[in-house]
Amino acid sequence: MQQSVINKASKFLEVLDRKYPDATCSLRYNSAFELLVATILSAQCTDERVNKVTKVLFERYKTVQDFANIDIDELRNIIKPTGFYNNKAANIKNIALTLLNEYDGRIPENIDELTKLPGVGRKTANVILGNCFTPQGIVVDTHVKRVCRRIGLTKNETPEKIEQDLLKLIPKDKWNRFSHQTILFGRNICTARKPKCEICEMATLCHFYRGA
DNA sequence: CTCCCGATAT
DNA sequence: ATATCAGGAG
Repeated sequence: MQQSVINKASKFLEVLDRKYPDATCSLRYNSAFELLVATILSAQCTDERVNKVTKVLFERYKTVQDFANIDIDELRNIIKPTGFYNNKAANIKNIALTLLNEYDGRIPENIDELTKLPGVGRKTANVILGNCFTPQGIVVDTHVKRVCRRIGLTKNETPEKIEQDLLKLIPKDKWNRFSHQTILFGRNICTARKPKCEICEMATLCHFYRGA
């Protein structure tokens, strides 16, 4: 591994800790199951909008059993503002049924079983693991991908390969923290449309900034 | 690769 | 008008 990439990573960790000393999950939830539902809703949608929807949703439906019995049309209506509502509604109900039938109503605690649930991919599974169980991965969402590629922590394109690169660069005890901080950095500074390079502390080390 | 898909910033 | 938002399945 190149020394320059290692230097960038440690500099980036330094900046993140200074800017976001107490970064946590921005989705609101009171259980692993609620976080699972919220994370599914967050696909291609801002977490702010998800929180508005889940506020209503979690008031009406509390338990896994409640979601297993839910009227699919009502669920569709409640979650409509998050987009992809047909898929998301079906997935959420099917997950609740699967959890009751195969897992005694509990959430599996490993990535292989989590990703077998309908509508749960690697990113969603890592969110659950990182926030609810022993941290076992780094979340590579659209923000983490964009930021790490721009800074030059990875040249890879797929979330899985990017995750592998980051797992080697970031100390294990910081994985979940790094995910939250990098997402905040991507939302506030290194935005997709008009990145605020003028105020970015990574600009001097950034490949993207120097115009590549 | 395409499709799912509403809301917002640019 | 278009890109983008805590993606995943076929």
